[in-house]
Amino acid sequence: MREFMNLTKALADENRVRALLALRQGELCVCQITELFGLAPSTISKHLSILFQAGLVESRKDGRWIYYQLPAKNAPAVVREALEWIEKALAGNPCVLDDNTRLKTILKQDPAELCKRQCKK
Amino acid sequence: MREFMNLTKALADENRVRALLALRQGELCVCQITELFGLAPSTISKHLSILFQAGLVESRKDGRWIYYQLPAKNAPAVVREALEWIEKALAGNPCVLDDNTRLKTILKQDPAELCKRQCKK
DNA sequence: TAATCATTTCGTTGTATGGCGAAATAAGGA
DNA sequence: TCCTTATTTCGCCATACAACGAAATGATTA
Repeated sequence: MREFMNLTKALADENRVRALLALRQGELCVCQITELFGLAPSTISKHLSILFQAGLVESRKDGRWIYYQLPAKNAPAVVREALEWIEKALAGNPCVLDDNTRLKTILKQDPAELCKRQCKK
Repeated sequence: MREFMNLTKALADENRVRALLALRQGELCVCQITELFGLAPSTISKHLSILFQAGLVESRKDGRWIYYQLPAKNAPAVVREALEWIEKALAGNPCVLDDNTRLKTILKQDPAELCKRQCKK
């Protein structure tokens, strides 16, 4: 039960749901998501940590960067179904479509440049 | 998006999730759920109101009693899928099974008697 | 009509949570 | 080694929310 409530609580924040949907485009590092949402890096880090605890994202370390991605196909059924649920419910949502468009622009930029700008703020 | 977040926020409380699973046994009045969870009637009422706002339960008034039940088959797909999700995830959960057992005992009692006891507390 | 009673609404309280910035951590690069 | 930098952790503040009891509401019964 505890574990399931971790899932529902993780899904109970709009920014976290948007992050999950953004990750459909592939793995993203913290600074890319930070850029997408315009929040502080520490805030994004916390959100990703909550998603991670719930099993809704996986992470991969590459040098200084940490990339987050949606869980693999062999993830628990509860998790897969949660992701299918939000995908189905929000795929056509204006806010999500807008995120997608902005994300495409962000992905065109050099991640290193992006991170440097974040830190200077 | 707002509407979807109403759903996820409604599911982000353990008592509300347990209430939804209890309602699989059929419609229940507020005092029956109050008895099941051992919380104040006003608390249960608030929880049910949140589930109702999210579209996760329907209600029916019968005299002084208000009965809550799971939504009809023609409910929106998002809602149906949410209910299928928690059902699948928690059907065998010890806490949920225990709720079910206790609920059976409660259902054997006269609702009027039950409510009277609630009010005396 | 008055009294009873199921439920909701309201006001309060304690706790949980989202947000930030500063400091800590970890990994390259000069 | 020292400096930069990507991310996390920590401490703080403001807001959100669950829980309660008391009062209000709406409906039946005496």
